[in-house]
Amino acid sequence: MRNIGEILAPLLMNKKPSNALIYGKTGTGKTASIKFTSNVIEEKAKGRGTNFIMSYVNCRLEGTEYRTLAVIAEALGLTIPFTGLATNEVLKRITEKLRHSEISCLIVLDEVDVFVRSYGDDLLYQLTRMNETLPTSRVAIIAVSNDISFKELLDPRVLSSLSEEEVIFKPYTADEIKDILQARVSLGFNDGVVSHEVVNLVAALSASEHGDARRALNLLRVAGEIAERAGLLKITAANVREAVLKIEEDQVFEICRSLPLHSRLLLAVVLSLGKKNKAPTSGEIFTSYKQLVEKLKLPELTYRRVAMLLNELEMVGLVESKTVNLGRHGRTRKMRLAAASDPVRRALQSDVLVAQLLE
DNA sequence: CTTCCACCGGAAGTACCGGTAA
DNA sequence: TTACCGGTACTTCCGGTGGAAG
Repeated sequence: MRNIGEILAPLLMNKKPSNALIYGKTGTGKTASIKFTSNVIEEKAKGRGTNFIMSYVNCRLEGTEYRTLAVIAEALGLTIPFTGLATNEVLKRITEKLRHSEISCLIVLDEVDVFVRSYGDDLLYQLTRMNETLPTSRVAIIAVSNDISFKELLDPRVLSSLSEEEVIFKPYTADEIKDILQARVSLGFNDGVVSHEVVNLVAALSASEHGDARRALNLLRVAGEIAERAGLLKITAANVREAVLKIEEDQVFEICRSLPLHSRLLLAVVLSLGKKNKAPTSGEIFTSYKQLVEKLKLPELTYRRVAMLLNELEMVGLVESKTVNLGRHGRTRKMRLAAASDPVRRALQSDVLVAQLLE
């Protein structure tokens, strides 16, 4: 946080600060640290009469260039319709606003790597260049990325401008997670409910799995709920292991339920074909899908689109595939369920498909 | 060594939606 | 009213391709 503070400090002296690139996996405290630091700066700025505005954008959640810019514009007090304007128009309005006032502006672009992968670095380039044309206002950009190879996606000009400073957040070690958990245990549980062994177990599981503090806390909470429901006075190691499974199953269930119709149909096909014929090929899946769709009197998607949906299912981890080569008989992917079948079935059952699935 | 299958996946185009600006 | 915007969800077209069969 001190590091980030030092980078941003020039904003308080009405100077242009360096842009920064921040790396770190999810749950390592990037967002919290930036928000905290920026609040401190905002306080100081108030005392000095500097007009400081922080705009935090999660680029992945916003999804598109237009909406990313819209969020920045709104932080500056502009109202931007959610559609209708040209993207460049939004950028123009932002620059106009900054040109006609004196603002120290910090733009935080979270999960920018995901964004750049689908939209390229044009937007980043334009944002980094904005300072040059602004006489009175200053803009600092902090780009936050989950993975380090992100650099390779950037044009050298953008990269050099963006990486004037770099900060890296390492995943938490088991010891660090232990500290974090311990601090929360004393707030959230009665004395003696959570033993050191349980904290150690949760910390060890989390550190080896992901090093994500948020998920570690979640794991402990779920374990606590399980123990409570079982009428226990203390959380046991078994509760923790059960919690691991439960969290996983709940995630699978949620993902399945929120899938669009045709993805769910495909998942149902993979599930039912997988039973008799262990690992159907993409061609077989498509044929069964066609039959299913015909039976349900639904419009049918093309093979191309179906292949894309199957890829998406694989991406979210519900399905896994292996390419196999049959020589003269071509090449194909064999697909099967990668997630626990139980929550998948439960999620699909709340649907029209029940009848078809039972065949 | 060549052939040829059963797909893969990039690219461009279409239709529609809900909107703005002049 | 007209021209145009971006986003989503698809379709159409088509040039690959790994490796066993032949």
